[in-house]
Amino acid sequence: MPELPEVEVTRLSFAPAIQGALVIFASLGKALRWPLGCPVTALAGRRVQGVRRRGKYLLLDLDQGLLLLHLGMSGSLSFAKSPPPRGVHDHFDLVTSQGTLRLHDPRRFGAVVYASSQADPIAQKLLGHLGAEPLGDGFLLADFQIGLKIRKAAIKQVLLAGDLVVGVGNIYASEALFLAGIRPTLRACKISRARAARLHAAIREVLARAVAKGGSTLRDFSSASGATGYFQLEAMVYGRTGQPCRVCGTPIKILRQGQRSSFYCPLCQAL
DNA sequence: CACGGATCCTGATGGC
DNA sequence: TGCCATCAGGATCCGT
Repeated sequence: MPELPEVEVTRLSFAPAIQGALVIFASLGKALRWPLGCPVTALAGRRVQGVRRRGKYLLLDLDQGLLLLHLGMSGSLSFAKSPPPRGVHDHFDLVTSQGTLRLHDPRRFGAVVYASSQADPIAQKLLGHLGAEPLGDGFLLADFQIGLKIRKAAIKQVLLAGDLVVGVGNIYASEALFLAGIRPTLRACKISRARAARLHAAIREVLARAVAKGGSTLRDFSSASGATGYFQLEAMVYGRTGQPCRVCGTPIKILRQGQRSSFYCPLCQAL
């Protein structure tokens, strides 16, 4: 479900409300992708200092250690003063003095992992290889161009891999490639410097715009306060197989790359 | 060692 | 209505 925009919209929706809260207790439901990494009872008594984001991870800074939250494919967070009783797909509750943060995740590809610090091996394993933050100052065009030059995989796969630039998932990879006029199957190393520059700008543009629209709600995404997103309404290619391209009218095509669907306009995205 | 594919899990959807 | 196959916003791990 959640790519960078959905994760960032989620963060913005509860970070101010949970800031400074005292953890009263925490509880786990069914197993998520990885074990918590500490006794769940050890979280009680800690204070939440703030919420950051790295790629698609949310980092809950505690006065001692931090929690890494990942929403996987189907996860969402809610934050409420009086949450309803836990449902079958609610797998983590962090009950605090200011409200309960709850992870809802039917497919359980998501994760809640404790790390004693960002130098902790588990934090390094999950975050250490991540690429540049596309909306930050560190997403440098020169580095992006070099990164593309040395990768032979299809550009769509390179964007999804997350070791060059983070946060671009299946929706926004297709959307950014459309904006840049690049076919998803084109090998990264074959992209000219000029087109790489277009793609660099397109990634920033599409992600920033999606954040501004509250993310994309395809099936069930909502922020921690329950708000749904609207970006999907203005998708140029994602999920639009057979429908006319919004620019040239040519029917949008779909193809499979690495078990995922890619959408593109055969005319606007020449090669 | 870079790359492609299988894999974890549940729910929704469409064809027969 | 039921049954089966397919697909879904992610990312790690493993074999080549």
